[in-house]
Amino acid sequence: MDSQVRKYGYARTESEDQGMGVRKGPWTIDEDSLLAQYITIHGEGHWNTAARRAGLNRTGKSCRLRWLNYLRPNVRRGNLTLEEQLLILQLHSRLGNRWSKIAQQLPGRTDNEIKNYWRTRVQKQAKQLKCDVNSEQFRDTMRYVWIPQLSEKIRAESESHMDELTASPPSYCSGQIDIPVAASESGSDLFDPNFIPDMSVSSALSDALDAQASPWSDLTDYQNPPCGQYYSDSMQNGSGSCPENDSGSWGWGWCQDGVDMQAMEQEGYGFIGGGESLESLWNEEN
DNA sequence: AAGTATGCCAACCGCTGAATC
DNA sequence: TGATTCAGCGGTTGGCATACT
Repeated sequence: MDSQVRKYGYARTESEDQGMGVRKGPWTIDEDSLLAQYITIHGEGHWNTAARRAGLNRTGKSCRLRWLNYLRPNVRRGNLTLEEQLLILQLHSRLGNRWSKIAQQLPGRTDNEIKNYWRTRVQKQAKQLKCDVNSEQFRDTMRYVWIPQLSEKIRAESESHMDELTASPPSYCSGQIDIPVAASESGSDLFDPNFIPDMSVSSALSDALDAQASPWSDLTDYQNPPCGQYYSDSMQNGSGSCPENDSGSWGWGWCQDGVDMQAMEQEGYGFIGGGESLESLWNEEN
């Protein structure tokens, strides 16, 4: 029995498939084959036509989704790498829930996959912190804890590879994802202790975010401040540069209200300087 | 070992904007 | 110019797998 049919616990009969409305549910191997064959010959697009002519009793939408998320060549499956996770966090901070835009920067990854990752992993973190995923608190946590931690993990990974005398290139050099040039050319650039996830380092990102001032390079002053004082001073006197959200819908939003880091720390979030509880939380997730 | 909770992911649904008639 | 169709996107759901009690 087809595994996907088994997964959903039902299989339509022939009569259901014929003339009883379009078929829904998991795709069978035969359907996959029909769709793949058709698209190989005729190319993508015209999904309703493709569905009919390929002999599939499916909607065009269903065919398109199946192709994009599963059948399309170069679809990457399996766990997201640290680099990909970092990229998702960065991109989401800029783009919000525009999954397709985010997916464009992660070759082989689908918007659905990224969306699922965000909902299952990232939103879970927000839930455990008892804060809304769109809240200032959560965004700051992500920015000040998780992104730096991910960067650090990547740096550590890179160093371990270096220790192996570069017998094999780091994963981010050999992988398919679009890795920042600076990272592949010089780990020290990317993995500087004060490293700020820099949107500008990726040509792909630059393309996507063109004509926008890169807010990431402006974050240096706020990244892991040596103490909360500098941060709060900057925010209070407005001297700190203020990243703009391109869409205006949402971003970090910190330039509007600032962040009461001391209060957050007192409330137990304690992520200034590491935040062990959060670190362990993140580690559990990864 | 059995029951329950949670994670994960594939797929569907509904909305929106663009293209076409 | 309005109606219709289509493609694409984001949100949501359903069900299996696994972990936990």
